[in-house]
Amino acid sequence: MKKIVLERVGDVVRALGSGPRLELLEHVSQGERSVERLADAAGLSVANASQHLLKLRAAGFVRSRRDGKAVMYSLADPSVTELVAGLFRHAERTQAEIRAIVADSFGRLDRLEAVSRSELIGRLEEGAVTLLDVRPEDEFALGHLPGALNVRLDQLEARLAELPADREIVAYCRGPYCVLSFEAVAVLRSKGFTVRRLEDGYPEWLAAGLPTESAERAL
Amino acid sequence: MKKIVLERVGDVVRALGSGPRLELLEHVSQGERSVERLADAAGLSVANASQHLLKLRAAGFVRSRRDGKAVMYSLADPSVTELVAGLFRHAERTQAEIRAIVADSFGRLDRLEAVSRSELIGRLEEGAVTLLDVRPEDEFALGHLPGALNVRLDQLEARLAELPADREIVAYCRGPYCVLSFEAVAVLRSKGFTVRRLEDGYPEWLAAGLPTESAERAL
DNA sequence: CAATCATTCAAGCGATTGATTGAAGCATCG
DNA sequence: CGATGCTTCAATCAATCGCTTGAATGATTG
Repeated sequence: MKKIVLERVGDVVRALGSGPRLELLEHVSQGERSVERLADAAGLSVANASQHLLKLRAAGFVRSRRDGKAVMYSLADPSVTELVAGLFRHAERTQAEIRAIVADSFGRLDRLEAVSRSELIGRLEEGAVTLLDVRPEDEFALGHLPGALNVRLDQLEARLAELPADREIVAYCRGPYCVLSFEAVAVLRSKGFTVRRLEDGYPEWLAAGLPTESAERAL
Repeated sequence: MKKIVLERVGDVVRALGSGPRLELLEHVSQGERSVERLADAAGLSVANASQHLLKLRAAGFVRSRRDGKAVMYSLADPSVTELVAGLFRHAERTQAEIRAIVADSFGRLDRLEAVSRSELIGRLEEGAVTLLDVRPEDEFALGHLPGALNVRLDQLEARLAELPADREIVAYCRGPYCVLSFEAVAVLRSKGFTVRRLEDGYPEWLAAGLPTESAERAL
């Protein structure tokens, strides 16, 4: 009896224990999207992505609904984001290999200088910062932090004029392991801007129950 | 690069996705013990338990140290308990099969009537409750809630005289899925005692950083 | 220093999982 | 109402995982 429960919980946990599925989950947590777009974002074949998404759904991490000919997947519950974030934190803390890669490719300093969510809230209330969302337009449209300016990373150098030179900028993207905001910080600093990263990203903001804006109709 | 990190995190998560390993982890979180005793507690062969424990160690969930000829395993970090508890909550919330088994075998009512940790702390401060630890003596000796009385479930009926008839009793054991305290409540109620369960157990109390007592020397 | 004991390693087997391909559902749109 | 397009199912093969068995390691004990 107890063994059955443990085995079932094991099934649920195992559904998370796969690189492709963790990546799909990261993309799903940006907002509701079709199988095809998720497959594209994660670099998987549509059939393969579909299978992975079905497993995530069976394990209760995402849910789906039919919209015309497309099936739209979205996060089952905001608490999933926190659960997954906890697992990433644990893995980064205990796995030397992950720490090494993270330290290498993301840069130790940028991590330490990141702005926490609570600090950002305080600074936003003071009106002291400009928020910069460096994700693609479609993810921005699905939802973003209130008042954020959206400039895709590859357009950043062309649109520097839109950014304030005399205010601090806080850049964010998909989450703590998303490289977009790291690169945005590097680019902007080299141009003389005052800029820091948000330590996590949009999904964590959403999961914390904080207000968001969206260009499309509410979910 | 990112794929490597995701794959490694997947490895870590997969280390948790196994019934036997979840059971071993539950026993480890009661306190430090040798491979042999853990194998016995989980009903596994020693070699098999050793392999599972090595995987849990590689994934950073437990740690080991040599003590004479025995290797003692203990939880790597109290936060592991919370992480695992979060996964169990998610699984119970989303998996109909688990909900059914839990509702069946543990009893819906007892779950609702369980005492939360914060409520228990309040009642302990009032001096209004007697704590009853129904785990085996060896687990009790490794650590227990302050002032708790230890009476193993199978001795409960023989030692009723040690329990107060006019005060509320709160029984606890290994955690929210441990049957011992459910059965203790059933036995004691049938004898006319006022008794409720703690909603979780000793490991969660420990992970919350609350004070404990132990018969052996501190870890 | 050799014997002993708990644990870990190594190899092998059966069972399960992941990715690929092609075909089948299913809801819309003309 | 049949055609279209997105998604899921089914079948396949390679790869991995879990458990068992038997030997090796490492630290103690006489």
